[in-house]
Amino acid sequence: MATPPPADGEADIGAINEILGFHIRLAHGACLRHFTETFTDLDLTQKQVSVLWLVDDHPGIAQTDLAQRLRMDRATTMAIINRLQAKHFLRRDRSDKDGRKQALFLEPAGVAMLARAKQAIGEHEAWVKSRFSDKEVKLLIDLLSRIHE
Amino acid sequence: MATPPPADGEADIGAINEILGFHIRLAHGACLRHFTETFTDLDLTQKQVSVLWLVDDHPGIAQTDLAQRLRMDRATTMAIINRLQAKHFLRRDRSDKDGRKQALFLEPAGVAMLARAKQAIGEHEAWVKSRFSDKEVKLLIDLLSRIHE
DNA sequence: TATTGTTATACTCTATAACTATA
DNA sequence: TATAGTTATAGAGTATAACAATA
Repeated sequence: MATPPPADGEADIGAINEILGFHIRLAHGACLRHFTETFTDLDLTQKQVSVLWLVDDHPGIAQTDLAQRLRMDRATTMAIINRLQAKHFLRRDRSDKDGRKQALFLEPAGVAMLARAKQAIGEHEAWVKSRFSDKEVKLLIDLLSRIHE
Repeated sequence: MATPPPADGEADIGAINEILGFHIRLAHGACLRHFTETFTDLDLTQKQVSVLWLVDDHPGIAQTDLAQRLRMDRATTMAIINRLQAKHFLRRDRSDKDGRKQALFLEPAGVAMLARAKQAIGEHEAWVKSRFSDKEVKLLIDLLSRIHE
């Protein structure tokens, strides 16, 4: 249903349902909720998984680069990195090229956790994608990409 | 670009870009960011505007009903209602039919603020929709609705 | 018993500002 | 000056738990 629960049998074709941003927020909320349930055992958040994934794809990546890729503030990035470091999932190394930068690398525990996380993400994605055909998934990704480009 | 900033000239067609949930989160973040900028003067959040809008569309609505429509927890709803009440945008009245329920109504200040908010939402929506044709907007809303239904 | 509202608590994300170190 | 990281702070949303009042 476009609006969550019409509650009664009222018409309820309120203009708020025609607001694109409204649907983006609800869809995001639904995804976040399911993600959280899927990851309760692993005790990881969406952002944390994204960071582990990107550090694995780009060993030695700097915090600033991470922040840009995930559209985060530097301070926000710090908070996430701190939590992951406290769990020994990654480490900070001083960059050789630029003394200001910290090069990030996954620790063994981080590699192991990422492997488990990717499997959980597979389940989570299957839940989301079950509503769509392959063609629709590609279309949706294309449309959403135009927003966050 | 699918991934925020490729930073270097690297290929970077990492699998994370094929994750639908990843794009939903980024798109939501971009919308939230622009929304916040648009509403700095009005000092309202997305959730707060949604609540004002729904209370206006459904005078006397109960907090539980609001929570269902916006997919929120009761405690979360309370926090939002409290802030709006502190600003004198709405009031709680004891329901006649059910003593457990609180009937919510907009105060004059809330009506005025909602009018301004709707205009700001128009600008915000124009920003989001500028990327799409009318047909694509309807398509996107349809696809997103399947996720939060 | 179940529902509604309420309070308290905690965590994450987000953002700003100010500070240090390096370029 | 500009960049990268750091720290402190604050607000908002989310969720859980426990409690009181009402149905």
